[in-house]
Amino acid sequence: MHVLLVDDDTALSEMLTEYLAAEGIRTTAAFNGPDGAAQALSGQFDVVILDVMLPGMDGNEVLRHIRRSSEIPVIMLTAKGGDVDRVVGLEMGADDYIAKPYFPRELVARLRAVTRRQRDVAPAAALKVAQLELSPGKREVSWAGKVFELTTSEFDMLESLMRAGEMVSSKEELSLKVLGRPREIYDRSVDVHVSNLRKKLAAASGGEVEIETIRGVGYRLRLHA
Amino acid sequence: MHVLLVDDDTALSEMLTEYLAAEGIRTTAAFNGPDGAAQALSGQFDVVILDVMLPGMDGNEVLRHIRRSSEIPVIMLTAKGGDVDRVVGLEMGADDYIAKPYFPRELVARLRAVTRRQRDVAPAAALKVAQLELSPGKREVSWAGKVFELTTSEFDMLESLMRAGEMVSSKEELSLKVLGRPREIYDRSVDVHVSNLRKKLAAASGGEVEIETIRGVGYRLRLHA
DNA sequence: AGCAAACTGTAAAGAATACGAAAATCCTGC
DNA sequence: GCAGGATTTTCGTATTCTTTACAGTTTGCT
Repeated sequence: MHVLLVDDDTALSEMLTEYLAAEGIRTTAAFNGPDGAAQALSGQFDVVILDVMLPGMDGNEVLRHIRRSSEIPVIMLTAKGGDVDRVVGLEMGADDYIAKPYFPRELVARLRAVTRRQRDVAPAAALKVAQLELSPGKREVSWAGKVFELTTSEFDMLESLMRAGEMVSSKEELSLKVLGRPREIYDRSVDVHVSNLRKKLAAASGGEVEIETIRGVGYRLRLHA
Repeated sequence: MHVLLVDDDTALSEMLTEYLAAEGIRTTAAFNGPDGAAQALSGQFDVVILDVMLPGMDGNEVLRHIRRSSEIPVIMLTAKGGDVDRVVGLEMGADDYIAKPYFPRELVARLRAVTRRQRDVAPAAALKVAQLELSPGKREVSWAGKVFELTTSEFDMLESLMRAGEMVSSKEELSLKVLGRPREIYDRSVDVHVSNLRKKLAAASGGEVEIETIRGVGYRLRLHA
């Protein structure tokens, strides 16, 4: 097992690396967000341990970046015991979180749990709903084989909705996953992106896919005009 | 097995040589970067152990140099427990790293692991996309058989993009692989190299290959003007 | 039914950000 | 110390994101 540790605390990283080595776990460290994100996507790691507090790029940002093109398991390290951070992280696709300070053996247990879970999961592939195809790696969407353009946010939003399948995605969830921040009151960004995405989807699919509004709750992707 | 050890610490080198000899492993030492790089490319070694901290030429530099024309397995020795060096090194093509101080038997285990792994790997071949051909070994690019010139960075960048195929390469990724360092905020180097590479590609291929920008994400190679 | 409050859709304006290109500066090897 | 390449800076532009505003809907309540 090869673990990527993204944390700016070098002393702690060293300690942890040693501990994990004793457990037969190989660890590589990254000390800032961008670096960590890039490494996480390199394909050489089995799991990522990610500190929420990072200099430069916030941990949730990093997670968002990773999730754009990878399903690699991520465990979040959160400093404050009962913070929103953990919720944010889990919503955005972290597989687990652990609050600092923690027992290393606890972390090892979770590492094992998360990677065991992972083995039963199919590799990240292109998403397909009816004739709508979305490839996270290629960053390309197409209807009936015909590629069409979306902005970054629209792409991420469509990906989120497609992954959700028939489940309704709340606006809060979408804000976290797509925009990487909790939704504030009177925040209409999600609505606007949905509105714009709808136009493009309608144009591309001739109305065969649409985004359904569940009033007071959120949105969901639907077939048939 | 014949190992090349590139490390300026002569005392340590001697010790290690003895230990490895006891394990039936033959060792040759080089005490500086340029010498080490040259030796590594001589073709008589099965694996290279490379210290990141070297007088004169930095270990990552040496690695980069080696990787330009060889796939020989390289294990990096990193002094500082949790340095970015190791990250950069792995991204640039090191096969493993080990932190000093280390147990010789640990090193032996990794040597064996790395060389075992190596046997299953196919030799690096020339890359070809449409009429665009790139030979990592020869360090030569051509369009429709006609060779054209690129700077080191441009060559490495094109190679990275070609290997990525249809997948989008993020700027972070490209910075690590091409420039050998993590990308910093407001760092426009990757953009600039892409810009220059575009000009040369357009001139050589008459606009048939181009580098597509995926806004907010990165770049990808594309065919057809 | 009538009404108020809450929610949604979307256009348009404003703010923020990313990109490309050009030029200046820094390096490095010869 | 020269020359070419690499990196940094700067700046203008285009795109994208957010906010604001307002009209239309739905819901809940009396």
